[in-house]
Amino acid sequence: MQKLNSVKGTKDIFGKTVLEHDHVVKTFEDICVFNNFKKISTPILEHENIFIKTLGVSSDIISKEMYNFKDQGGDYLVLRPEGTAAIVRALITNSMQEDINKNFFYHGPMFRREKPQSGRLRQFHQVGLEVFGDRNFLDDVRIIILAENFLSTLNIRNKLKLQINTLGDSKSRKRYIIELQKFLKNNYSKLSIDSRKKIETNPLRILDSKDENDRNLFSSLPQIIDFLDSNSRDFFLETTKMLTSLDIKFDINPFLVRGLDYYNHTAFEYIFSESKSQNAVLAGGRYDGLVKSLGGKDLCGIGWAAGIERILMIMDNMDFSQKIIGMFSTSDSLKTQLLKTYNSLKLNENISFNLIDGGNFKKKMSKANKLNCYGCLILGEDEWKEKKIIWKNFQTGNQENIPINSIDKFLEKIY
RNA sequence: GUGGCUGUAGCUCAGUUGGUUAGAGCGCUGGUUUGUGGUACCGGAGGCCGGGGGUUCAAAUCCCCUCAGCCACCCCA
Repeated sequence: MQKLNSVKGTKDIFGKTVLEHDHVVKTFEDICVFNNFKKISTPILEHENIFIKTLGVSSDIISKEMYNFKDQGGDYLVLRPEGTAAIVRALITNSMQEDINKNFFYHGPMFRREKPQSGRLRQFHQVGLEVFGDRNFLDDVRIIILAENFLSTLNIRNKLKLQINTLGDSKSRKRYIIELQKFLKNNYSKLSIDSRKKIETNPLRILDSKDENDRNLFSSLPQIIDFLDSNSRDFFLETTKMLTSLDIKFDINPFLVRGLDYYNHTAFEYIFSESKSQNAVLAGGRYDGLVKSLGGKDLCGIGWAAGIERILMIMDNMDFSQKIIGMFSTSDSLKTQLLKTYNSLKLNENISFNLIDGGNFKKKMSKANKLNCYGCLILGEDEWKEKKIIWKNFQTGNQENIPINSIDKFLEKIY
């Protein structure tokens, strides 16, 4: 047989997985709505420059991972590689910058042309939220509280470690980068080959290198905290102090950096401690200045996003099983009555009904069994004469006749 | 982009130093007297051995190329 694959790095989501996806999204949305965040759904297609302007040309996403194309009208479009820049674009586009409530949440597919592996797909799915306003550490703390709630509700918080760092403002960061580069050049021979290449182009990225040689240098590496101006430092101290007083467990990781250019000040990640690859499950940070850089007001912003597939990798197996009830009649002459009965059933969210047809009695029973039915409603000639229907419980094997007009009541009693 | 591992039935996998019509378990399907599923027993269908090329009298098996999947690096959620 010829293989017919989905596009590399994309997956059909069905069966149990789609229920798990829905569960994660539902959990996320409930928490967001409870906190008066507003849902927004932006197009998967965006103008290419939205991301080029914001993510930074040196980032891998822009330089080699973006699905971009020129459409029939000559527009340069992309499949969005991430959510934040698109939300900012929508904020400006739809004149929401003056709105009193500028808290948004979203979920949907993102696209990056990477080589697929565990926890990494070309089409993956994120849930995320953004807060726009002033630079107020309450917002930083607030969205971390939401993340804590979200992850706890999914029962995975205890498997994750929260790491926090500050990237400072751009001036502080520039001062730091100069010192960092100086240090790295002095230790050039001790660096991995990959890291050597990054000294000029993207020195911050060396900080999250997994290479042992690189890591050996880390203890003597200059740290950004020592290069912050007083505003940036106070902001970070107040944020972490507040988290501590809220009993939120976190570690300060002075080498935590963000892959995208627009981040500054607070950066954080929830890391799956048992894995060293693709271990960032939820990550976010502050991006003051991003709105302005896309032509909007000088609004500050902060947000996070979580990868649904990565959440599912560490989530415990969940039981989504629903009680299925099979329905069939013993003979074709009763089909009208069967369908009428079927049509009159009251919607019950705990039950799904499955009409069964084809073959003799035995065959229908067998089908019901293969469908994993909890039980069967069977319309039989003899019983129909008494306005009754057979209920057969597959768990116990027992059966009884119940009046047609009390099926709904009867089924309610089962649960 | 670089590297490692793996491709045999719907699924999980056997297949010897190259040697008959390529096997098993599970699943699917038919039956074991016509209004009773599961268990048991008996039968059946289903394979371009990922694809292409080569070596050989002979290739699932050896060689080359290619594609796909998984995993790691890189990067990131």
